[in-house]
Amino acid sequence: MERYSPSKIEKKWQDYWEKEKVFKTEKDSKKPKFYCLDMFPYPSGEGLHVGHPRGYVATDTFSHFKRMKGYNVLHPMGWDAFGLPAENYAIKTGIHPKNTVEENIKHFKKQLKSIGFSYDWEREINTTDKEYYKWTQWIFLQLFKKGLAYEDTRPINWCPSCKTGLANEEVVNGLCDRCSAKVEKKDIRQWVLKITAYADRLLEDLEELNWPEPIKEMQRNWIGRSEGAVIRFSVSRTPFTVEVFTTRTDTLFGATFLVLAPEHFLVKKIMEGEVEVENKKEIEKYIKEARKKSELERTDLAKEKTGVEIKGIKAVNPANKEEIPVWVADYVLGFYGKGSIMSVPAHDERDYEMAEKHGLEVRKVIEGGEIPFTGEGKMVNSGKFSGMSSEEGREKVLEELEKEKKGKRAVNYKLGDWVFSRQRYWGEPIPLVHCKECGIVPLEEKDLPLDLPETERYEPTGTGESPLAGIESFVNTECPKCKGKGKRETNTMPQWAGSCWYYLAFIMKGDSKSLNFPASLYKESFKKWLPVDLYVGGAEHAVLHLLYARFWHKFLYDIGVVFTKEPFLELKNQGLIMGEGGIKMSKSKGNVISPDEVIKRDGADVLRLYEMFLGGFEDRVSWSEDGVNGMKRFLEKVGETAKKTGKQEPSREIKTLLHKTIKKVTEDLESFKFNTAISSLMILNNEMKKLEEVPKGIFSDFIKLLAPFAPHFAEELWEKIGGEPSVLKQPWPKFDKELAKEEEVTVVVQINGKARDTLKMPAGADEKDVKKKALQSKKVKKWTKEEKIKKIIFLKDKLINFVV
RNA sequence: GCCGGGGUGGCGGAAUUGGUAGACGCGAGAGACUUAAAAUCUUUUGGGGUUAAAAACCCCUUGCGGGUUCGAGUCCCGCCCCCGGCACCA
Repeated sequence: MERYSPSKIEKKWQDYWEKEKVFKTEKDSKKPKFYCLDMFPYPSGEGLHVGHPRGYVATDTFSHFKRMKGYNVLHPMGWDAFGLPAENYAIKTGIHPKNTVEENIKHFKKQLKSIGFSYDWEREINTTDKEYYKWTQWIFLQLFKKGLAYEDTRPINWCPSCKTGLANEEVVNGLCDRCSAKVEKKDIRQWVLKITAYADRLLEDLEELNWPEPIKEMQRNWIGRSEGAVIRFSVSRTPFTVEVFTTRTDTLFGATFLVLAPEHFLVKKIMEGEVEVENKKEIEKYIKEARKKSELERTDLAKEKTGVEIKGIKAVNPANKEEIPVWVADYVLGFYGKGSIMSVPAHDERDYEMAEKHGLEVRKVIEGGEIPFTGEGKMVNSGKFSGMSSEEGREKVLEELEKEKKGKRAVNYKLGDWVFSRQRYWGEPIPLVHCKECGIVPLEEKDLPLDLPETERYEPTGTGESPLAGIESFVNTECPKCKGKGKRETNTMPQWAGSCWYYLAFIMKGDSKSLNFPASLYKESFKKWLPVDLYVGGAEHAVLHLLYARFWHKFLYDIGVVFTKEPFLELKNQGLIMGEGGIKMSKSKGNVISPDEVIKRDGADVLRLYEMFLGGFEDRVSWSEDGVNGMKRFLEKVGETAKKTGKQEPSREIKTLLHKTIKKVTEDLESFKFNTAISSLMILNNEMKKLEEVPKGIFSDFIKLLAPFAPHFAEELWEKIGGEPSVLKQPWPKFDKELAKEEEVTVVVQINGKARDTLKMPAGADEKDVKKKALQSKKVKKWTKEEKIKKIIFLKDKLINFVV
C-alpha cells in the first residue's frame, strides 16, 4: 500500500493558497459577512504546544465551512506582544524585547503556517508596532478626556517580584497572576480607569450574549452588584458620622456594635489625634499588625475574628437611638462598601463569630431558626416593625431611614476601578504631560504615537516609578498647551491594553495598511463587520480581557466610533488538552507535545483531525499518541477509496448514506460537534471502501465534507479526481431530505418495554402491518403465548411495544 | 460554604433529548501475509449464564438508593464522588 506522505502535499497546497490568495477576505462583497476570531496569542519563547492550536483548528475548520456555505469570512491573526516575559528576558540578557518579540513571532508564524490555517495574513497586527499602539494611546486619551481615566494614590495591589502595581483582576487568591508572588498593599500614584461607571451596562448586556453560562456567571460575580442601603451612624463626642452599607435594613434593630476596617477614615483621624480615645496605643498596634498581613492571610476564612474596641466613643443606632460600641477589626474590608459595617450577630455568621469571641451582645430580631439565622422570617424586637416579614420590613425600615435622612437606597459593586498603570518598561507609554502651569495635559492626536524610548536598562526601579523615569530625554518635554517645561508621565499601560481593541484593528487593516487617524475613516467597515460573530479562546480570560474589552467597546460606542453595544456576540471556550493519562502538560514533567513533531511525523491534517476528534470541544481531554495514529489510518483509507472511483451510477443505499452524512456533518459543524462529524465521515468512508467501484459523484461530495477538517489532503484528492482547485472554493453540499431517508427501516419490537426483536420494514409502514409482522415472529410469540395483549404503543419507523 | 460542569466498556468518547445503551476511534485477542518483526488486511471484543463447541437463547449493566412511565443513561426525589470558578462582598 502506498504510504500517506503529507509533507510534500501540504507544502504544495500551502504555497498554492498563499499564491492564489484563496483565503483573502473580500473587500466589496455581496456575500453575508462572518467574523470568526481567535484570541490572539502572546508570542512566547517556547512556541506552541498541542493545546494552543485546538481553538485555532476549530475556528479554521468553521471558517472553511462558512466560506463554502457562501459567507465572506474575516479570519485574522495577530500578536499580543507587550508583556513581562520578553521584558524579563531583556533584564537577564540585555537583548531588547523588540528583538525577542520579533524572533518569537517569526517562530509562531512559521508554526501556524505549517498547520495550514486560512488566516488572511495581510491583516496581521502586532500590539507593539507604533502604528498599532498609537491607537491604544488614542483610546486612552479619549477616556482621559471624558474623565474616565484619573490619577489616584490609594493603596493598591503591588507585586514585590514583578515590582509593579496590579489590577484586582490580576490578583488570584492573593497571589500575582503572573509570578505567584504574594501581593502586598502599597500606596503608589496610579492611573485608574473608571470601569465602575459601566458596571450596570456590563452586567445587563450579558443577557443578550451567546456566551458559556459559567463565563457570564463569573462576570456577574466579579461585578458583584448588590442592592441595599447606606445608613449613617453618628458617633458620640465627635463631629463625624460613620456610613455603612447593608443589604439587610430589616436587621437594623439587631445591630449591637459597629465595626470599622483598619483603613477606615475615622481610624486615621484617631491615629492623627483628631479624635481622642482611651486606647490609642492598643489600636495603633492592632492596625500595624493588620497591615503586615497579606490579603491572603486577612481573607482566610479559617482565621479567628480579631479586633479591638475603640474605647471612648460610641455610635448611635438610628433605629432605636441606643449607644453601641465601635470596634476596629480586619475582617471588615477597607475596599468594599463603606469600609465599615453595622454588626448584627444574631443574623450574620461573621458578626456572630465576632460577638462570641469578644463577648458582645447578640440580639435576635428575626424569627425562623437557630442563631445565627440568616434567612427570612418574622421581625421581632424591632419597635413598630415587629410582626412584619423581613422582606416587607426591609423596605419599610429603608423608607423610614430616608424620611429621617439617616440613610438612603444604594447599590454597591464588588467591581473596583481598573488600576491601569504599570511601573515597567515593555508597554505602551501613557501619552500625558505633567505641567506645573497647566496640570496634566494630553498629547494631541498628531503627536501620536508617543514612542517607547530606547534604553539599556529595563530593570524595574521598585520605587513606584517605571524605568522610563530614568531616561531624561524622554521625561523632559514641552507642555503641549503652554509650551513651557513639562515632564512626561512615565508609567506604561498594562498587558491588557492592546487586546482591548485588536478585533477592530483587523477590520481597519482591510481599509488602510497603516491604521491612519481619524477613526471616522473606518465607520463603514465597523458597521459592516461588527460584532465579532464567533470568538474562541481559553476560559482563563473571563474577568480579565473579556471584561476589559467589553468596557472599552462600550466606551467607543458612546463616543461614536463603533455601533454595536457588544464586541463579541458568541463565545466558545476550548477545553484544556492534558498529557497522556490526564496529567497537565508541563516542561518539568517532560510530557509536552509540540505540534511540530506531529506535523513532521504525520502531517498537519492528522494533527487537525485529531485535535477535533479527541472529545467535545469544550471538554477537558487527554492527548494520546495512539489516537493520533488512528487519524492517519483514516486518511490512508480515504486514499484507498479514492483509487476506486469510477463512473458507475450510485446505488440508492450509498446515496442515502451520503445524504445522511451531509446532514450530520452540516448540523454537527453548526453546533461545534467536530468529533461526531468526523466519525460520520469515517462511517461513510468505511462503506465506500467496501464497494467494488466508488461513484465519483459520491466521492467528490465526500471530499467537500472532509475539506474543512483536512484541507491539504482534500485539495490533493480533489485534483486527483480531476477537480479544479480549490476544493475549498466549492459550494458546501446540500442534502436532499428525501434521499436522506432510509427506504427500509429497522423497527424495534418490545414486550413490556424490553427489546425482544427487530423487524425490517419498508419506511412508513403503518401500525397494522407492523403488528401483523411482529406477531409472526417466533420471539414475539414466545413472550406473548400465555398472556393477552393489553395495549400497543406504536412509533412510526421506530418501534412497536406490546404491553401484556 | 456558594455558583457552574460532570460521573457510560480496558481507554477517548457516542446515543436523534423518553424508544435496540456502548456509534466512531484507540487498545487487546485470533487468523492471513512475512524467515521474522513492523505495517497492512480479515475477524472477535461490556460482564455473566447456558453449551462438548458454536449458533440460538436468557440474565445483569450508564456513581448509589428510591420514584414516575408500556419503556429511564435521559425526567423527579434523596445521597456519594470528581473537576472548574468564587469566597469574611456586609
